[in-house]
Amino acid sequence: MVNDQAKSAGPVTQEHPYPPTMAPYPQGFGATYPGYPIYFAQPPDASHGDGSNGTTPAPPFMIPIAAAPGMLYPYPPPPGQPYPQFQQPAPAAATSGARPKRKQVKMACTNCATACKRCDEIRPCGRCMKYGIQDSCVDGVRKERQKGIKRGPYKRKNKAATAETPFGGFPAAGGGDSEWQANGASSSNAPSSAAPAPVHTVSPYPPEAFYHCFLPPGFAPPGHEGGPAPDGTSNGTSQPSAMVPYFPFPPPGYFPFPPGVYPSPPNGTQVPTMDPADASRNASQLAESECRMEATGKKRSKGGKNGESKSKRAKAAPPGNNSETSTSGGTVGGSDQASEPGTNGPVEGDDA
DNA sequence: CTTATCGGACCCTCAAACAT
DNA sequence: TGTTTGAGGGTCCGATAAGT
Ligand SMILES: [Zn+2]
Ligand SMILES: [Zn+2]
Repeated sequence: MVNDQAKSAGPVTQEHPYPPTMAPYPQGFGATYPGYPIYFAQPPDASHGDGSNGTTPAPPFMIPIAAAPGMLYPYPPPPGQPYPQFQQPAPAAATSGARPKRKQVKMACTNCATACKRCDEIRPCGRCMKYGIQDSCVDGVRKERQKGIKRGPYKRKNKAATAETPFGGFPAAGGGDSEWQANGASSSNAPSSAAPAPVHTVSPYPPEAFYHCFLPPGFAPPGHEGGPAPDGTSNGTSQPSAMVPYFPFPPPGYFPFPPGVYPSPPNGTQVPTMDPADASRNASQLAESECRMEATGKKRSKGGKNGESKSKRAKAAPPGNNSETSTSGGTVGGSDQASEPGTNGPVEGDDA
């Protein structure tokens, strides 16, 4: 119902500096998700025209111009090549306080999953790269849903009611929640019946998960929604995602990634990595940060099996009145040891 | 002030239930 | 057989505790 991040635009400063350490970027610029860096939403020379009023102009790579959340350009496109443009979605969402749905990655890496932090589709994920633990950045094993569970009779909803989107926005853009979805690839059986839902040619927003934008030569951008297969293959189409502007080379003068944070190329080409000392240190830090299963044994299971489903709770319970502490209930669910390599858990940090 | 922890809201997928 | 429902299994936001 309501959004979880809308409830507080708190000054969260962590986890966002994926483009690791550049100059600090102003937060909340035009992004639905405050704090997400925006790079080159538009040509730097276009209109910001700042720096003339005494203050030093912002570095070209962090110009605070409103952009779609997650849209980032480490550097401008090659000369003569226009910036990919995105259609501004219905302002209703922005102004009414309703934000577009949060997009999740299909599978977070084990490190991010245990830390409950945002991951991305790329496999040494941004967070792991940040901590220098690319080695342990692997997908967990998704538990298979058990079959044969009986369900009660359904309450049929009025179909007419579904015709209009909750917040009246995104007309025919793919039905309510499609604004984040790339090419409808996300849902094999999405409620396609709701609307014609033409496939976006260019999604208004890129998935927020995209942090890596500049890809070293030879590093083809991964498919998005289908998600890059674990082996690195894209989701069928070998063409770059329409949502991710892809400029194989940084223009002179731009260096989006500090040393050591390039995504590793697919063919095993060696890439400069973080200083070993830092890496190990970070690794240990990260390891300690694991907060699920291993350390506390909490969370992972929702314990929904006992009639009370967590979804019910989530949707029904108005914020502020959770007299629920459902988690404790979930804890019992000993059935899912998650997919965690477990043992490695927090200790795996081999903190040198 | 920064970073780690973790409760719980939100999201996605997909099988059961239901309609045709 | 196709569509809808709704729960399982998951991600990750954001408040807060702990550390520097
Ligand atoms: Zn990750
Ligand atoms: Zn990772």
